Amino acid sequence: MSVIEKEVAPLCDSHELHRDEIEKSREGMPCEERITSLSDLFKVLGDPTRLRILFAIEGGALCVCDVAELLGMTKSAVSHQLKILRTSALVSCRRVGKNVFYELADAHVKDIIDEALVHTGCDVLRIN
Amino acid sequence: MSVIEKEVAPLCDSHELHRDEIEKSREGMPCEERITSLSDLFKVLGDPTRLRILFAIEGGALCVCDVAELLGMTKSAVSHQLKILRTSALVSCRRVGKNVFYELADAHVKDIIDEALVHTGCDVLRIN
DNA sequence: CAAACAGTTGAACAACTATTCAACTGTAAA
DNA sequence: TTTACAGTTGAATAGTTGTTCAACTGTTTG
Repeated sequence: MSVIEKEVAPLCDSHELHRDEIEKSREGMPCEERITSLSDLFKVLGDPTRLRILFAIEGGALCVCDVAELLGMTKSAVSHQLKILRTSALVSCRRVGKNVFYELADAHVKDIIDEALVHTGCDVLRIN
Repeated sequence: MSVIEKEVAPLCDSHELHRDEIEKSREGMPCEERITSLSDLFKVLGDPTRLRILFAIEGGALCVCDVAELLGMTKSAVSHQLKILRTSALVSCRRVGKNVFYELADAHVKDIIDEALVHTGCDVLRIN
């Protein structure tokens, strides 16, 4: 069915036996672009500081200053991480006077985190 | 309600106005241990190679050799990443003769990835 | 306009990490 | 037992990344 003619020497002697499984798996693989997008998203979530920020604004919008105080960080460090979260469309922001308030971009962000929380051995009920 | 008496100088002049929001947010924060576990999990998922491996074995168990050929990588590189996936309880393995077959640890792993895939702008239907 | 505050940004440094390479263990066949 | 294959492991290197520091923009107030 596949047009691909494999010329590469099999790395594994059992290759002939596994040929079908490999081919089936190959066809099910997402494209590189999708894998890159996905790993980029997980990479952004894979930092404790950024997760703290997301949890901090989960209950409602906060300005950079307040997040910085809440987490005991400098405004600069928080701002750098917020930019990454903004680029990944995980948070949105709006300026009110001198302050810039950040909040979760949409409810779906919480869904991703909650889904992962189950795997880390805790319930959907957040017991801290 | 909270026992914590803040002695820290507010970083932000609007602090008095935001005091309640900050306190409410602080109470909703998960503990450090939970945040660390969560970011560790996302960190493991935040690498394209490890995601490729997970997708490769999503349809069924494959040995290290086959994964290496499928992804065009050395057995060593694949083995290193598989060890990380094993430590994070994302995959399980069993030896059959000379081969070691790896598969997703449980169906929940796929749930986490699918939940994130929605955010990257694709449907649950995997169209590659 | 000037001063003060909120926030952003770029460069630099330190810490981390993925791959490579070589040597190693374990299993099966000769 | 010897040989060959499948897989693992540790050290080393190159690339990435989070925080700090200093300088900057934008907004409000005096």
